[in-house]
Amino acid sequence: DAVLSRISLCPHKAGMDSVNKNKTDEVIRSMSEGSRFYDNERRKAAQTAQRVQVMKSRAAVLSTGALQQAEAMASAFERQLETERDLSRVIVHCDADAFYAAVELRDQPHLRGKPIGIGGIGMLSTASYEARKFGVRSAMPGYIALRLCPELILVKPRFHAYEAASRQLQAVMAQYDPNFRSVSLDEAYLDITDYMARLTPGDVAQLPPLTTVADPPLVQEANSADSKPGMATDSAGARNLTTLEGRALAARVVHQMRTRMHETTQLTVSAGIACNRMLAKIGSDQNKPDGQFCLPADRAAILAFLANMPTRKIPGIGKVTEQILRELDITNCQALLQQRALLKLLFTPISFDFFMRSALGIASNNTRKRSERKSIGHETTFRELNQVPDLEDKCLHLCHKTALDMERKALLGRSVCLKLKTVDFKVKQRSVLLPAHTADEPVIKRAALGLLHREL
Amino acid sequence: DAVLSRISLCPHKAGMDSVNKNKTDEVIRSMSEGSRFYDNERRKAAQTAQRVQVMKSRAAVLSTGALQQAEAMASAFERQLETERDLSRVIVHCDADAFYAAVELRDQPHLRGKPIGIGGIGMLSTASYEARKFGVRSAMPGYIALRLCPELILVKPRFHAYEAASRQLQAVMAQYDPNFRSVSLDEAYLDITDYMARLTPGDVAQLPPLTTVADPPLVQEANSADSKPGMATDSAGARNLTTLEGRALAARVVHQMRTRMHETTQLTVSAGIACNRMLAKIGSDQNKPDGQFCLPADRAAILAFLANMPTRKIPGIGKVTEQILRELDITNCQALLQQRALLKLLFTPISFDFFMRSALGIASNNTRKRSERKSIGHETTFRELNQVPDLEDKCLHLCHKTALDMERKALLGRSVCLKLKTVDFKVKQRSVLLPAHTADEPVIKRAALGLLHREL
DNA sequence: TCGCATAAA
DNA sequence: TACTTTTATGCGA
DNA sequence: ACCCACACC
DNA sequence: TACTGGTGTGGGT
Ligand SMILES: Nc1ncnc2c1ncn2[C@H]1C[C@H](O)[C@@H](COP(=O)(O)OP(=O)(O)OP(=O)(O)O)O1
Ligand SMILES: Nc1ncnc2c1ncn2[C@H]1C[C@H](O)[C@@H](COP(=O)(O)OP(=O)(O)OP(=O)(O)O)O1
Ligand SMILES: [Mg+2]
Ligand SMILES: [Mg+2]
Repeated sequence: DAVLSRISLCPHKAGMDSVNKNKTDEVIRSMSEGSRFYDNERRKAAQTAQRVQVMKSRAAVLSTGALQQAEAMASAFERQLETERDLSRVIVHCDADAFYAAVELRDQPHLRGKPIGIGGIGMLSTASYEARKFGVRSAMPGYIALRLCPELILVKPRFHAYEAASRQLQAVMAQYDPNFRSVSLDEAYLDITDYMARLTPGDVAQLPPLTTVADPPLVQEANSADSKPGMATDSAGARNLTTLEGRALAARVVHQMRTRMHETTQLTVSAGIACNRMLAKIGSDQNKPDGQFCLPADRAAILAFLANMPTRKIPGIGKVTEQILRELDITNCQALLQQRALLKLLFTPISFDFFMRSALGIASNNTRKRSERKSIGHETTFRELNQVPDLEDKCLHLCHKTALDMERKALLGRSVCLKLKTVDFKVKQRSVLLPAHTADEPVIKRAALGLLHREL
Repeated sequence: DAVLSRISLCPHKAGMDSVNKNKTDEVIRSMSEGSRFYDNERRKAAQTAQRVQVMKSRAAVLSTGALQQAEAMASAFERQLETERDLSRVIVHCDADAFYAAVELRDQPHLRGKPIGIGGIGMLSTASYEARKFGVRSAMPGYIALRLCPELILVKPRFHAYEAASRQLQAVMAQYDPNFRSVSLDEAYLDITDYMARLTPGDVAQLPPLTTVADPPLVQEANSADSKPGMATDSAGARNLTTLEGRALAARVVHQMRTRMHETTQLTVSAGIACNRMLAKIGSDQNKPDGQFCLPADRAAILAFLANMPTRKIPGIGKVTEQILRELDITNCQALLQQRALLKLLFTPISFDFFMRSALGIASNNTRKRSERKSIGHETTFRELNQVPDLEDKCLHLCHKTALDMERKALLGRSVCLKLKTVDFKVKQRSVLLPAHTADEPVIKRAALGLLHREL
């Protein structure tokens, strides 16, 4: 049912083969049921159901005329989007495998071969692939994970080690694109178009051969199209990176980069190669762990790749949106395109735009670092507290940590936001705009305490 | 079903009013299900079902003649038992209320009013009455108790404190019967017949009045039978303790004793007064907590008292026997009597004897201390261990503790018994007879290790 | 005598 | 993850 | 500007 | 008893 789609594990995440989903779901449900957390999940599921209800009734009264008109507009919009399609760049998304867990297995050899989870009894950040066989996942409470996998070993996170490993990975990536965009400790986008253009024939000769690259179907296409493997320059010596040969070369480059990352960190990294960020990101998940995937720079190939792609795989579509779309009988990208008129009428322009681009495989290929951060803060969850002074203490401590970080990073803020979570997992947010930008701890503290007292 | 009767809380234990049994059972079941413990419970339930199966098929083929003959023998046996019925003694069973918990609430005043459980996350020895409202019970794992009662406070046991309290209680009881039989730290049997016979009129005058005694129905009978309350001597000045007046006087004596126990320990003790141990024991549970119950020394009253008494209340009938009897449509003592022929044919002579005596309210009234102990030992449960040396260490340590106890108590033993529990809660037992009685630690250790190695 | 099941606090 | 510890009795092989 | 819901790692 | 912490986006008001 609806709440199940919230609490059960996502069926098309990496490594779901060989996991007994029914059994796992049942364990999760039975351990969650009756808890305040579960009550809250049901509340949220009901809320989603309500949203769906509204949408469906709006859909029910749509006139044929309105739908025809929307269809025309959507069609025109798609043609417009097609003019934006850019197949010229070679975008790579790198994503380390079970990152925190892999670092721990590397640093604590006695744990190798055993299932581990990073975190504590309350919450796991991630789990080793060994543990994932049992259904253990990121964002799963440790006590449920232990029920799924009694042999699971809980390992406390060592963030400094992950940061160090991250820096090592980034050093390798910088060799291929000094302007790579890191999006988290373990993943980054690169544009290797320029790097590939600069490759000399000598460089190319040093690349690993295509036969060792781990994405057979597309590789075979590339090989069959050009019977002379490894030859990827045209008659003028300038490479056309949109051809299958060009992408095959990209695959060799990425394979070399992944090999170097593994050599320097003993960590495995998976990668996706495509002509924009979204497709590259989907690709990096395709052959996890320790695999890569290369999508040709070809509209037909892209549409074929996406046709049966579950909506949930599109970055930006999470459990809720997936559920809403499912209720509209839309579970893959093909359906997204087929229902474009309905989507145009039911969703906001921004969402419609997002759905269409996603389904067509049209997205940004900008991998330059993003400008500045927009917020900074701390939060902590604790046992039920009712005494105002206790809450004040917690609040002040978080203010202190935040102000310290702001000072260290030389940041200023203009708004102070207080987040409150009750024992039944309801979240409240209260904010004030300060008269001026500041990083002054007393100012932030006064603002936060003011917000706190406003809520008694 | 069958496993439910094993894991769910006993519905007629003290303080089951106001407990939501369905909800509680559901929580227990859902938290147990899927665990190795639960698997074992199902195994045992199946075993009981098998026993029942055999019994029922034996019952099915019984000839009318066999039943008639059994009926005759049972009837004769009952008449024989009646000749043994002894109403002359005044037997008291004292049982402290929520003993460990009460000591903790006494010694840690900040815990008063709050639900507490004595033990840890793994197992509780007992729970305060406050906690019992939520379904929390003795022998319940702490983590299930916490699910039933999130406010529950777990308190580590302090056995020395309970022993000290027990000694204080016993000091009071010794005033009434120096030969009282203590059966555990918190309970004991007394025979106050002689004490009552020695009471002077002055002593009687100092006893608390009957109106404050907490067992109204029988007290009222006593009062109504004798309109002059407090007068319990016959014309000759010798008391007939089998009369209602005699028992009313006993109730006053017991009330005084309980008051003294409360004064010296700040603990409340409940008591049952009857003419044998079994009836007194059932009585002590009747008006818990801080209550007492007096059963007249009268065959009709006893049979009336027992008629609808659930079999499970009879000391010696536990979950399994209750279940077996239930399958034979026997749930109370009346049914036990009515089915006497069947019981004679299906059970062993000892069991039949026990059932008949119990249902008739005929039992031993010997409250003298029992002779010697028959065994002494230690056990400990630990996480899964597979290495032989680790198991040897555990075993040797238990031998050490046992030998030490034997020396302290100047005991000798002739048999060494090793108990093994596997991760799936199966229990094995291996024993050897020694050539001679001993308390020698090395001898015991060698014997134990030999048994251990026999099991690899 | 041994091993197991049942019962109790 | 987390279902005790100590003592006793009865039954069947 | 504020508050909430959703998403991702 | 144990369901995170840090950051960003979009929508509704
Ligand atoms: N929900 C979360 N809460 C806190 N930390 C998280 C969460 N999800 C992931 N992390 C941390 C731990 C991960 O190792 C790290 C990278 O996340 P992510 O790439 O999604 O998974 P992963 O690298 O552990 O496995 P994989 O990428 O192989 O699926 O970020
Ligand atoms: N299953 C058990 N395991 C270990 N210790 C126990 C167990 N049951 C009881 N105890 C201990 C703790 C108790 O306080 C003490 C006396 O037991 P008992 O008289 O049956 O319950 P109680 O005194 O706690 O409550 P009450 O008598 O009011 O029902 O023995
Ligand atoms: Mg990763
Ligand atoms: Mg008691």
